[in-house]
Amino acid sequence: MVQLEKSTELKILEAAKQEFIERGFDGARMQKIAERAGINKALLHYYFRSKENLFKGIFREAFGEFIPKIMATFQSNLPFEEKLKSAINSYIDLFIKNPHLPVFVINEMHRNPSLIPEIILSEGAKPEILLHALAEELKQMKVKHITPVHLIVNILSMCIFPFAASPIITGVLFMNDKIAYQQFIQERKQVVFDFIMNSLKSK
Amino acid sequence: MVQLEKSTELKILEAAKQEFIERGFDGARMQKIAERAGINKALLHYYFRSKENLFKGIFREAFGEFIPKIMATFQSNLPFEEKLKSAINSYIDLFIKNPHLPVFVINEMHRNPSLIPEIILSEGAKPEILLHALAEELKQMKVKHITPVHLIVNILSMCIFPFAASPIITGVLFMNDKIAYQQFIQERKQVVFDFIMNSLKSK
DNA sequence: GTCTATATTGTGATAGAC
DNA sequence: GTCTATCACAATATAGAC
Repeated sequence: MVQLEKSTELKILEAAKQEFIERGFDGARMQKIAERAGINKALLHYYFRSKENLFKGIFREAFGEFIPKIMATFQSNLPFEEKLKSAINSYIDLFIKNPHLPVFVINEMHRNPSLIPEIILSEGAKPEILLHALAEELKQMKVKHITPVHLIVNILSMCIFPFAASPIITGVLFMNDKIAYQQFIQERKQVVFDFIMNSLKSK
Repeated sequence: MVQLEKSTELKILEAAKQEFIERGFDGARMQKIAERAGINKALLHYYFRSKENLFKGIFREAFGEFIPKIMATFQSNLPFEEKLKSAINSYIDLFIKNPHLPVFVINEMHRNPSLIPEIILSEGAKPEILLHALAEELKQMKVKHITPVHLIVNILSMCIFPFAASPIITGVLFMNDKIAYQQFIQERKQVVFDFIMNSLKSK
């Protein structure tokens, strides 16, 4: 028996994901989710009891995309430069495909900060391992003027912020030229990599 | 005649600013604003006709804090390193005083992107002047591996993102130790400055 | 499982007394 | 100017037929 149509539950989850990520929890509307899924409101409540309920899984999934990426990359045996390049590329590609993701995650993590540690644990992430591995790398490279924590935050900052602040960048720096913004984003992969490597090599 | 109590209008504006910045437009409640101001809902509508109306001035004021800072700094005659240090310090100090500001601005600029260019203009900011001045600086320093736009975005990223993502940083990297996060933020001023200068000096 | 119709609640906004 | 009481509407949630 071949499943030709997506199950209703799956259709709802996909529609909800789009709506929540685009508008945030407060801005999302159950009516819109129903429309996007091609069903009606009542059915949403049949599958998931409440809006809050429907939301939780979505956030977990969206946020979960951030964690394994960076863990996997930095635990491999590649040389540091390759790890860095790979991490930057996969983050930026992820956000090119999902431009609203950064704002969504930033926003909702403030609405419900206690969710974060819970998700981290359930994703099996081990930040202390990551930090330790990075400390070893820096030691070998004889880099002494930055700590692993600050370095990670710098990497994430330069990858994520340009998407979170896209309206300012497009509107102010590129005078609403969206093509210029797209090109700018493409350049970021190389620019961020070079900027970080230059900083680490210096002194 | 000495004004002992704040005017009602001022009390409302302060209360609204807090509520909007903490919860965003969709999450803010007129009832809560009234409570914070020590008055009732009806009076809000007497002074400001609508929620949208009350919001606009707040956003303009909050966002306006970003623009003049960076413009003023980079148009001075100080050497580049001093300008950079001054810009970084004043941004980070601003966010230490107003930790919710970055999330608020990021969030609302997506809810209403057309507001941004409007405010930029009314603040009298001239991005092209800033970019041109920065291009001159980089030329004199013989820096060729980064453009002014990417450099500005890098600076803003590393100053703003650590506040926007504070729950992740506190929860994941510091295992909910808020004192450790505070200290981390204090370190950022020096770390970001060094990181950027190192990158520019390299090669 | 899926629908229409309706209940319930929350919230921005207004009327009118003082 | 400030209040209480109420409206109007939107949005979540439920009842019940099919």
